[in-house]
Amino acid sequence: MARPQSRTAEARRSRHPDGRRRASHSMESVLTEAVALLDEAGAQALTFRALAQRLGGGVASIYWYVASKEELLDRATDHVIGTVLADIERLPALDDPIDDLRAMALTLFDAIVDRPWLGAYFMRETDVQGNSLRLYEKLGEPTLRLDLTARQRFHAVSAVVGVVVGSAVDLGQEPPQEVLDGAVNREDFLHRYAQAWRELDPAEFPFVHEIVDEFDGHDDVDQFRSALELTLTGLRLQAGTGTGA
Amino acid sequence: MARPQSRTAEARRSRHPDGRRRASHSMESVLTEAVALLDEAGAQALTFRALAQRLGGGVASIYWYVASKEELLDRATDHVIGTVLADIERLPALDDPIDDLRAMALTLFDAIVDRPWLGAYFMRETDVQGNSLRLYEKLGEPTLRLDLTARQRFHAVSAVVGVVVGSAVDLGQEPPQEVLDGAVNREDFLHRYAQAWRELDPAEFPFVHEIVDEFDGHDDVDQFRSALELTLTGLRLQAGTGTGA
DNA sequence: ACCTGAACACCGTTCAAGT
DNA sequence: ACCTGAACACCGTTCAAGT
Repeated sequence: MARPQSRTAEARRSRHPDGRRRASHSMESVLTEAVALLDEAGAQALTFRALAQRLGGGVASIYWYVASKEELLDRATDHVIGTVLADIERLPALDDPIDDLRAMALTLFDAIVDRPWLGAYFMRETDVQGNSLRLYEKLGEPTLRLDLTARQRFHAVSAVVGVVVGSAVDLGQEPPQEVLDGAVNREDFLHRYAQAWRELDPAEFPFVHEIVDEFDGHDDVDQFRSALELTLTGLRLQAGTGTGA
Repeated sequence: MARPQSRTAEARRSRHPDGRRRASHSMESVLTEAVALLDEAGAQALTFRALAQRLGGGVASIYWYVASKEELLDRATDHVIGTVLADIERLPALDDPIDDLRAMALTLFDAIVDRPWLGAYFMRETDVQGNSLRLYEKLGEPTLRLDLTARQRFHAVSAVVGVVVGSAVDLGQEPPQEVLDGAVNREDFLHRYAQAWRELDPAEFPFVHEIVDEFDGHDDVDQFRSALELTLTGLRLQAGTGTGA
């Protein structure tokens, strides 16, 4: 269970008498390169072979740092959640706890917009040691200043996390290959869907027709903010607090 | 693109002069068995080889029905969304559109509780032909009776779907092996986490301490209902409707 | 029209051996 | 303590061939 935590060196190579080279890694470099792979090409690109190549070594050496791919993903996720946590801790404290909650949720959502693969993995493990638990704590603290029962606080934070995850999963969907290739941009892609929807029978799909213009070219952040606002409004009402600060 | 849709037969075998047997499938049986595999052992158990074995044939024959594993998953998902859709259409119409929305969301959530793997896949493709789009339409129709703008309606349905997905993803997390094995039940599992949390420094983790008793032994459905209620309350306020019917 | 066996390229994981 | 090459079992997918 004991694993190295504090090697700061980047991947490097050491010469040996016989002229052969041996790669040398560190937990840091393994996770950094894993995240880079994830960022560049998504979850399916994170392969032990691809990672080993980036690190300039053999596949098997990665197993000295992690016991399985699952652990690799958990650690990589925890690694970036650490930076999100730092961003959240840097947020200025506001008078209204609900404003704090909103700012934190937005910070988290922004991180997932930058790294869509995060949506699928974060909150997978609320390990006792992990940054996820610390993040959960931070998200919960504002609710301590609201007039709620412990159960309501528990549910409130679950709800906020749920809104983030629910919107994030949407982002995490691999866009179709043509969008990744750059052959078609997101806007055109949405537009093509919208066009297909417009051709549906209006009597059978009244709602789809009602919102098709909104769907066409919509912004994911707007969508998230609206969903978050509904939850926060509900929460404010539950806490019996006025609308002002 | 044209694929068989209407073979009703179960998997069966036909004798041939030379005494060898040839398996015979149908789109129906392929999807039914795929869903059975998913239900019995989760997403990772759905393998072309496992599916072929269940169907009593070779791996390659599945490719006559679907072009890829992705298509298999999409079709399997659409298949069960069809049953959810039927459940939702069977729901009695209520006076209050928000009550309708709640009932629909709960029906959807219940389906995911029964089939945790659904959480990860549904709403992956809102194909023009698919049941997902029909489901989306149904979820949206109550909002047409609320005093909202088209954009607010679009966002409202996204929010409700988000709440479902957000809670569902939580359910979809593979429980640790020991829980699946039945060696440890869910309650004990939660309890162990709770115990670890109780040992954290209360000054550093005040929120975690506040809610640990609620977390310990909590019910996922309660959690979902609360999250949904916050969103619906926000929506009701937005629509300017009173609390009554 | 539909099914089959065998092959291919790729994956996570293990291990005995090296340094 | 840490890295390596080679092997293993398994996966999705293809294809030429059968019926």
